[in-house]
Amino acid sequence: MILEKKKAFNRFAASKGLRSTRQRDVILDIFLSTHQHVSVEELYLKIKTSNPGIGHATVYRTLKLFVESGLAREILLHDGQTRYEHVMAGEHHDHLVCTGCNSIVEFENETIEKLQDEIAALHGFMIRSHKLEIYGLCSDCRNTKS
Amino acid sequence: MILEKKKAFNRFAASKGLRSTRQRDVILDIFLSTHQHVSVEELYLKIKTSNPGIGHATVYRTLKLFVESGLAREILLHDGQTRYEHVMAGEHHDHLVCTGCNSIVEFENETIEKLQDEIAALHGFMIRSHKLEIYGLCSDCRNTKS
DNA sequence: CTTGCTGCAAACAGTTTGCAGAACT
DNA sequence: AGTTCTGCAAACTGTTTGCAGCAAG
Repeated sequence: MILEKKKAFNRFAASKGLRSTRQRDVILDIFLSTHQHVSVEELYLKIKTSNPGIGHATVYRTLKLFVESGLAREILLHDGQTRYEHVMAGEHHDHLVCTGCNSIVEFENETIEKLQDEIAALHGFMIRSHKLEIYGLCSDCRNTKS
Repeated sequence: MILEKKKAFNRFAASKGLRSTRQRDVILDIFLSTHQHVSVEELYLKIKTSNPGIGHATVYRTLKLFVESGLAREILLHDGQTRYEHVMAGEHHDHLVCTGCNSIVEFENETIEKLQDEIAALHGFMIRSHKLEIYGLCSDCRNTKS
């Protein structure tokens, strides 16, 4: 699975005439090993422990490549950081975001997806992607915070 | 309708012990007269034509107040600017965003809202708000762009 | 007169960019 | 060798903050 993704990225890189570099390999490896929704900074810090010397700029630049290659997707929550999540082939998930502890739970709901298709059709829209985020307090935070 | 909103804000301001100032009145007026999804900069420019001298900071600060008062809602699209939209009492709408011409169509779907409630309940989540954006091409752009 | 609000400018955070040198092909 | 990629630091953008003066209560 991770191997497939690496291959997919390499194919993309080859088709674009991009060079294969140590940095991109490292970043790809670490990105693939992260939980969902890494922010650039989180990823950068993770990378730095095993590979000091890789700079912010490279991480930013590489993540954009991942997005371009279809490997990752940019998501905007409300914390002022751009986050990147893994794109799983065919699969789509949405997010429950806890505003208390910033934890994120994923879910999928086919009915919602279908309704979205219907709505889009109604407006003559051709869906390319979508994003559904529900904000609130998770069960833990409901109890601990007044 | 606009008057109601002004009153609503004034009630909020009073309850919080906020002062009533010329600037806040102006910003409120102009915000209420804008189309949906104004960015801070757009609003600021609009304000400046009739009221030069009102600074960025005040616009930012005031918009946060509007959010706090329940009058406005922050939305994050993918253009690096925070936008604010009007909150209509009781109503909630989601967005169809055209990536071709950046037009935004709003829609509402009760079933989706209900499904969200169910999903949240399933995870012990207390919903505070949510955001659903569908990205794609509107009917115009489907035809003009390959 | 007291306190909150404003405007300005400086500070900030996240992200992007220019450039010289390093690395890939 | 030629060109892309990298790391650094500086530049940028959108937003926030500190503060002195202004204005509302």
